[in-house]
Amino acid sequence: MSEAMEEEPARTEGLRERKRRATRLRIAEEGLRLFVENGYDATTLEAVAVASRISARTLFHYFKTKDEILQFWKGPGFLEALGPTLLAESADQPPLDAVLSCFLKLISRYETEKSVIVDRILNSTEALRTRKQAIYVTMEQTVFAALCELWPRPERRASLRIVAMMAIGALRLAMEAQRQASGTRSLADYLRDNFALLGR
Amino acid sequence: MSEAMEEEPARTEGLRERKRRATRLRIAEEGLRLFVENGYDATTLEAVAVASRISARTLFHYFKTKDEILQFWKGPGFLEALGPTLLAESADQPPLDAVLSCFLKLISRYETEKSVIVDRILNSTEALRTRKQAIYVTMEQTVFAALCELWPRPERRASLRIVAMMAIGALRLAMEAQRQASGTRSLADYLRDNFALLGR
DNA sequence: CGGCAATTTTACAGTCACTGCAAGATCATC
DNA sequence: GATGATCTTGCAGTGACTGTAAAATTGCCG
Repeated sequence: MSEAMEEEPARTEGLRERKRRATRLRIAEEGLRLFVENGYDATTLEAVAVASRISARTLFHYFKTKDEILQFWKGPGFLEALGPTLLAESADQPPLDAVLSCFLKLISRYETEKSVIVDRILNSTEALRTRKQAIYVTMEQTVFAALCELWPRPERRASLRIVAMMAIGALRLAMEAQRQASGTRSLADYLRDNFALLGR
Repeated sequence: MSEAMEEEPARTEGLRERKRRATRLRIAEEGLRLFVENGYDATTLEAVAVASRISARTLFHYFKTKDEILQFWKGPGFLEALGPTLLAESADQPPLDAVLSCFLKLISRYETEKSVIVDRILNSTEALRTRKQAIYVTMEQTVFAALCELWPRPERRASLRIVAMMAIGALRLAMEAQRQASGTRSLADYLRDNFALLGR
């Protein structure tokens, strides 16, 4: 059938792309499973590769570093949606209120079972805890950039930078508090409390 | 073997301790020098060991990790003095004012030439930038602990936790701003600005 | 001074994350 | 079904870091 019509360009990007995505998912799943079973440090990438039925060398074509396997699960839940969601907020409210509103819309994805599991691993090792801080920095920059778009007046920039810092800090402390209380109150409650305390 | 020349008969702290301290200092100095000359990543610990005239294995008895060599320079300037200095503040002022006052007393040590050099290295590599964030977390905990001693009423704890977060955040942003402006204003000015913005 | 125990230094071997390279396997397309 | 692009893999190597056990050094006592 030599129909010269290219109605589906996804067909050309088909099998290869799909296979690649499947392999990446398999690595992430097997990796997470082994991390949970044996611990993060005790799990070698060799073992993850074997469980994923690929060579060790190939694994590095899918994940550049070991902790990227964990970021596969952590990433899409929050970071990517942060900028767009915040930009959709109204500029008629105080910036802090906008960020709080945005956070409240997003944190539901963060309370899935898998997120809790990943979070436990993320807190099990110094190297990963440190890595987590880096993510907060990225989120802070994302929030700041979005705030600058919503309130473009340049004389507010310094103030917005502080707002971004306080907002992410409040989020971090809320998650920290909830972890320690282990589930007696919802993350949203802690968030609202912390944001209320920001302005004193 | 040469004669035993004991000009200073140290009682409990003998030759051993002094030699150990000298070796540690030598490693830190040679390490910093090589980091500046060739870059942090490009400098192997093997090279640092050779420059320090010790074996590679011995180096690990003095510094457990590569970045600990940098922390040798960073550490004593700020982190260790933070708790005691903050505890010396008066509890008659708002907590944020106390932290600001404490910071202003301490940051002078942070503007030495060596600190600037170390800071440049600390910002030259992703791994070290991440490491730096971990130090901020430690400082935040230190500030929080001191604040809890100054204002022990338990119902204020949540609020003090936020204060510690905001204070360290303001410090971090001040240093960030000064780095980017490369010295046109003093760190103290940025700090005062940021603390003024915290209360809005 | 000599001898002995405690400590320090070192060599050696090994683990693990990660990289570069080049050959083989697989896939898309004409 | 040949061809070029992409994917997979083995192999060798680097560099941070660890365990071990043998030397060298140091503290101390008689």
